[in-house]
Order: sequence, then C-alpha cells, then structure tokens
Amino acid sequence: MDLVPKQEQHKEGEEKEEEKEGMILAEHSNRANFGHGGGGGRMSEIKEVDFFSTGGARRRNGDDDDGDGETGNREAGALGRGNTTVNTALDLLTTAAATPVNGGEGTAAARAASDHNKEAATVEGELRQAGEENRRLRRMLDDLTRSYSALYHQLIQAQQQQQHQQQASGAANSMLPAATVPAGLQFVDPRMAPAMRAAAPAALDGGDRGDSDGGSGSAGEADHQNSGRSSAQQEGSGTPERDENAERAEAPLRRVRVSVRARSEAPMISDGCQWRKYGQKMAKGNPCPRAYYRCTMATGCPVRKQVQRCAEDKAVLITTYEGTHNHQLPPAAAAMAKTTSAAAAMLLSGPAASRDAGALFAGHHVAAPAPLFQSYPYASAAMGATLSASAPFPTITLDLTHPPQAPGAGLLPHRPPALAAMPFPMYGGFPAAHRPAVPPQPTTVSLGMVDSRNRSALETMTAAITSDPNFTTALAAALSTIIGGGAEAAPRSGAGANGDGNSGSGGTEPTATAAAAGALDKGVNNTEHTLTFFSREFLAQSWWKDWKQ
DNA sequence: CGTCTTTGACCAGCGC
DNA sequence: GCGCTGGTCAAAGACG
Ligand SMILES: [Zn+2]
Repeated sequence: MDLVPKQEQHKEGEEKEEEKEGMILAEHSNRANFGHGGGGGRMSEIKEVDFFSTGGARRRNGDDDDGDGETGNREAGALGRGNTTVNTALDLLTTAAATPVNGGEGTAAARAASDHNKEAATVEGELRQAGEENRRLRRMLDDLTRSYSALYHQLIQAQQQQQHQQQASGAANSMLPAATVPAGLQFVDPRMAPAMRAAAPAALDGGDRGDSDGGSGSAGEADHQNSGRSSAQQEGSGTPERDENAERAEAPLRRVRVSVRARSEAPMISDGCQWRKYGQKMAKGNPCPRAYYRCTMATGCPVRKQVQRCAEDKAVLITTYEGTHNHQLPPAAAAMAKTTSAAAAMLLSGPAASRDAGALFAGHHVAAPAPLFQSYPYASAAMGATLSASAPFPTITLDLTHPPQAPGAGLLPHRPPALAAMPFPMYGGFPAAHRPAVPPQPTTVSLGMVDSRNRSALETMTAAITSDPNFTTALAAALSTIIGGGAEAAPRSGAGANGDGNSGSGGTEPTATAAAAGALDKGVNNTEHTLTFFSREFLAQSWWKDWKQ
C-alpha cells in the first residue's frame, strides 16, 4: 500500500518543477510525465528522468554529480567517448575532475594560490590519462566492432539460408505477409495481443476479420462502448489496410513483452513516452500493486506497460512493455529503440530467430537485419537479458538491477570486459518493426549460450552501466519503443478528441485478426527456455551520445 | 472546462 | 460450473 496510491499522488506535488525540465519534448500535457524527480540522485536508483529532452539530459549531467553519480558518469563517459566527440559526455565523465579544472577555476586558482595550481595540474594530468585511456578503449572498440561485423554478416547469411529453407518447408504458418489477409488467418497486429487472444476464437468462427468484425461484435458490449478499443481489438473496421501492410506481414502471433527490472524509488521511470494510467491492481503474491498504463503519445497507440515493484526487493521496479507504437518516437527514443530492439530481436530469435527477425523487419523500413547492424553500430555495452517463452507471452527480461557491487570505479574503462567474444549476432532491430513473431519453435533457439566467463563479464558490465540512472532509464525508454515501433506508421491523426478513455474511436488502428494469433499461440507456447545473451556491441555508447544532444 | 487519476466493476482465461 | 486472477473499462473525483 505504501507505494501504490501514494506514488501517483506525491508525484504530482513534487513533480512539477522537475517535470518542466524534463518535459521538453512533450508538449502534450504538462503532467503527462509521471516521473518526478525523485529524491536526490542516488546512483543506483533511477530517478524519473527524461532523457529525451535535450535540456533534461544536459541538466542531468549536472545534477547527477550531486552524489554518487560520478562513478556512473565516469563510466558512461568512457563508453561514450568511444565513438563520439565527447563534449557533453565528457562533462559527465569527469564531473569530479571537470569542475576544478574547468576553465576559469583553474586559471583563477593559479593566480590566487599555488595550491590550486597544483591541484589543477593534477587534475589535468588525470584528464590526460583519461583521454589516453579513452583512445585506447576506442581502438579496442573499433576492433571489436569490426570483427563483430564480420561475424555478424556471416551469421546473417547463414540465417538467411536457414530462413529460406524453413520457409520453403514450413511456409504457411510462418508469419509471412499475406497480401490480403485470408479469412482471419493472419493476425496482423501484434500489438493487440491480449485483445486478440480473446477475440481469436470469435474471429475464427466469425470468419473474416476486419470489417465484419466490428459488426459481428463478438465482443458484444465491449464493442460499442468503446469504439477505440473495439476497433483495436477486433480489428477495426477501420482501415485494415493502412500502409501497414507491413503489419500484416508480420503477423506476430503473440505479443512479446519486454520487461525491465531496475532499481528506482520513483514510481515509474519516464521513458520518453507519455503514459496514462488506466488501472491498478493488486497482483497476487506481491504486496505492491501493479499499475497499468497505456501510451498516449498518439491516439490509439496500443502500447501498454505495467509497472510493479518487485515483491522481494521493493527497490526494484519492474516495468513491462507490450505492444507496438503507432507513432513517431522522439529521436532520442528512436535511437535507443534501435539498439534495444536489436537486443530484443536477438533474444527473440535465436538462430531460429533469424527468421523472426526477418519477419520483423519485413515490411518496415528495414528490409533485412543485416543492414541494420551497420546502421546502428551502436556501441558496446553489455546487457543481460533473458527470454522466456513459458509465459503466455514471450517475455524478454532485462535485469538492470545488478547490484552496483561494481566498484564503479574502474569497471568500464579498464577492461574491455569480455567483450572479446561476442557470441551473438546483432540484429539491428527496428523498433517499428519489431513484431515479435513467435518462432514456431522456440526451442530451437540456440543462440548463445553464455558461458560462465561471459556471464560474469556481462554482470560486470551491466553493473557498471546500470549504475548510471540515465542508462537505465534510457533503456527503459528504448524498450518501450522497441516493442513498438512503428515509427513510421502513419502517425495517428488523432482527432482532437481527448486521448481519453474511449475516445479512441476515431482511430481505426490496423488491427489484426486474432484468429491466427490464437491458433499459433497454442502451438508455440509450451516451451520454455531461457537465453542469456551477452552482447557487447550495444547501446550505451551511442545512447549517451544521443541523449546529450 | 478539459485532462488525468482513482477505483470498483466487469470480462475472459484458466484451473479445479 | 465456480472461483481466482489478470487485465481493462469507465464513472467519479481531483487538478490546473
Ligand atoms: Zn505509443
């Protein structure tokens, strides 16, 4: 109870100020942003952050130093430098050093007292060292990236071949785009998973999808009540076709969920999107309630997220995203999304995944995974994630709670953590695309097994990276987009109507027939597997960069 | 007055 | 069929 209702409430009170800072990007509603600044920055915790806003980001840098931020920052900085021109980023990394050194002070000090001079000198020296280290790291990174790319390409090729074979054989059920969705077989919009599932049976029986659906009103009451919802769920009479053929193409059977575990005192981490709370429930086995939010950045955006605290450790906030955004995402968010989605794609697919990945990308901006990678040579970071297919929905879990046992200090910079061996292919996932189709045979996933070495490296990295609140938040943001992505999808022309409740009516989202979904669903589900992957070519770096800008 | 949160009610899926 | 649970709706209230 403590957390529950209160969260929201106090947020309002406190927030305001901070909100403004962060809110830059959102013109929509001033308060949309839930986050509130949260307490003073604690390094391990994520405060509500709005990394999207440039201003915010910048500010953050400053703020962070309040406390421990430094460690995190420094590390981050190190990463960032990798491929960036570090300016701002650097501020971060050297918060400590920077201050003293920075311009004025140094000089002033010089004149004033020799002591200061010495100090300045020392700091400079440190800076220099840091710079060198940076260079070194960058070089290593480049090497890694190169080798990685090479491997990646090979992998892609292999996957493609495999994919072809599979398609040839299994064809039908795969999520291929059906130009026209055959009688309710193809389930177009992955986003509305739940609804679809529910609807599925009806759809099947009812026969064709789409248009008729609305009429059929399998849902009975629901239908008219909420046009928005009904349309969404049932597929909307609306316009099945929007350019989103792509969507159909993908036919994700089940929706994939991505959950992020991170430490945060804030009731919710802001991830760049606007969310509206539409429900709260006490979940069984957890004293803390689970809050349900839906994306309100665009009317009709089907993306939802659940926020809940971990029962065992209330400091851990578990945010679960599902659905695909049907609107444009803030640049920063998009950038991150790419990276993150890549991770997701990776997870989702194993080798088998390759196929999925292909499906995912198909129809969207991205034609194939391969190119993606290049597009997003996004940095290197490591993150641990697990994918579980056991649940009704495949769920990717990114655990960013690794205890900051990492002495922060030297983590990143000093050792290129086991990055050395990068077992996995990176798919440049595109957020938009991301339709996590469920691989018909999840079990086949043989992605990477993480051996203990990698494992530990991963943890180390994770700890280091995650020690910075910004990173965590960003990741969350990315995830929120990853899942969704239709950045391209025509932005919903939301009618002026309030995003509120039902109003969604105006928008007829591209929806899908649940039928297929349901059917496939069953087929796929029972396997459970967990993959832990360790990837080095990841996020952090670029993200940092982006944020700063 | 419009928007957003709160919260009880409702619905569907699932296990017994 | 019944009860439980997760997820969502929507009326009512709060807020600016
Ligand atoms: Zn959205």
